[in-house]
Amino acid sequence: MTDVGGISSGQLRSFIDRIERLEEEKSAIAEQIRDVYGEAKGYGYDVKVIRKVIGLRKMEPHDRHEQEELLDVYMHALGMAPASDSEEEKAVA
Amino acid sequence: MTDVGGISSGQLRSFIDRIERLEEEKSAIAEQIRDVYGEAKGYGYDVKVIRKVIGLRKMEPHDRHEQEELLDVYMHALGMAPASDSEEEKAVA
Amino acid sequence: MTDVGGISSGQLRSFIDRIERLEEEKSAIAEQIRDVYGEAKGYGYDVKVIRKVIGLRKMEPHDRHEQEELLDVYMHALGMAPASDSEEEKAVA
Amino acid sequence: MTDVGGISSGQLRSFIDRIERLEEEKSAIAEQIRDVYGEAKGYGYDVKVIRKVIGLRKMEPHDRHEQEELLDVYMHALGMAPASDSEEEKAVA
DNA sequence: ACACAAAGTTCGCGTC
DNA sequence: GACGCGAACTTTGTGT
Repeated sequence: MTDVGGISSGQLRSFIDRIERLEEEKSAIAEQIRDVYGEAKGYGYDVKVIRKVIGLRKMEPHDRHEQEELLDVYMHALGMAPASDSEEEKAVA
Repeated sequence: MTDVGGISSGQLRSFIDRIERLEEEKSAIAEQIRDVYGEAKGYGYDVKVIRKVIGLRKMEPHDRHEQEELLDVYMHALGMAPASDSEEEKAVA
Repeated sequence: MTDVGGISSGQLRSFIDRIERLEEEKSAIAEQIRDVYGEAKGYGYDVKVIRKVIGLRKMEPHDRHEQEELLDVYMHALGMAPASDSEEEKAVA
Repeated sequence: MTDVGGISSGQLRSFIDRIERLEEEKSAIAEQIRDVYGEAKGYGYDVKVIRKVIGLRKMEPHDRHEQEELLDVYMHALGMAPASDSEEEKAVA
């Protein structure tokens, strides 16, 4: 019932409700994630580094490698040492 | 036990596992949201408009609050204390 | 000339220099803004309120536009074409 | 003149004008930066990598090294290969 | 491939 | 002086 201009307003409302419900769940999960990071921080862990680790685990090895290579190319082109300028000062083009 | 580099690798792994688990759940929810949008689209609804409606529903309470604050802001700008003059007795010409 | 790894190192360096130069200018402006706020604070003004006023002045035109869109949105939701019924004749129940 | 409740509205307006003027300048600079990135992109450069290079140049070498070391520690603790698993499979602790 | 929108990250601020 | 909060900016993903 209550169709307006060819659209079932009830159906539309249903879709909107479902989406809003799911958005709430998503927010709740996000909050839990923040809590875990906070807990880890409380134990002395470096949150930023943990994020980095997780990001690396999520990334495809191929893509990661590609980005790093391109970065090296640019760094070389600028005459800058590679990202990790700790123990690789052996080869310069 | 099994400490590496001064940290408990088991504890670190636990944190990371928990986060990754939650991230998966979050992604699953996000996917469900996308599915609902897709379903609505299948019924002929305009997804963009639905997003807009949801966005507006989320913002309306906020905007109303903004309006209330606006009143206070201008009260302040005029040097008149708001209804609750708690901690702003610092303005001087 | 001076190509390294297939790219013109001179051109790349030029882009980076330009960006870094602009970033410095941007930071300088940001610092000036902070200084003005500090000066206002020194005269007894409530910085938070000034920020709020500026934010509101920036948002007001936007909000008016939002209101207009809102009308269209609800028109859509009701299945009524907006003033300009250009490309939305796809909604079906 | 036109003081209201102990505040010079003229002075307040002056502060606001100055800030808004500076904000405009800042936005203009930001736009120019975007333009340069766009131009570089048009020449085939990878914008994301350029951003990374600039970020690295901005970062203190000491801090960068520290972050990388900690990352390695965590990676080791998890039994994962170091970030750049390309040509350093020579030293393992 | 672009543009918009959402998320994450960082910086400045007030607080304890 | 450190911590947490809040806003601003940057970045990533998604939809067109």
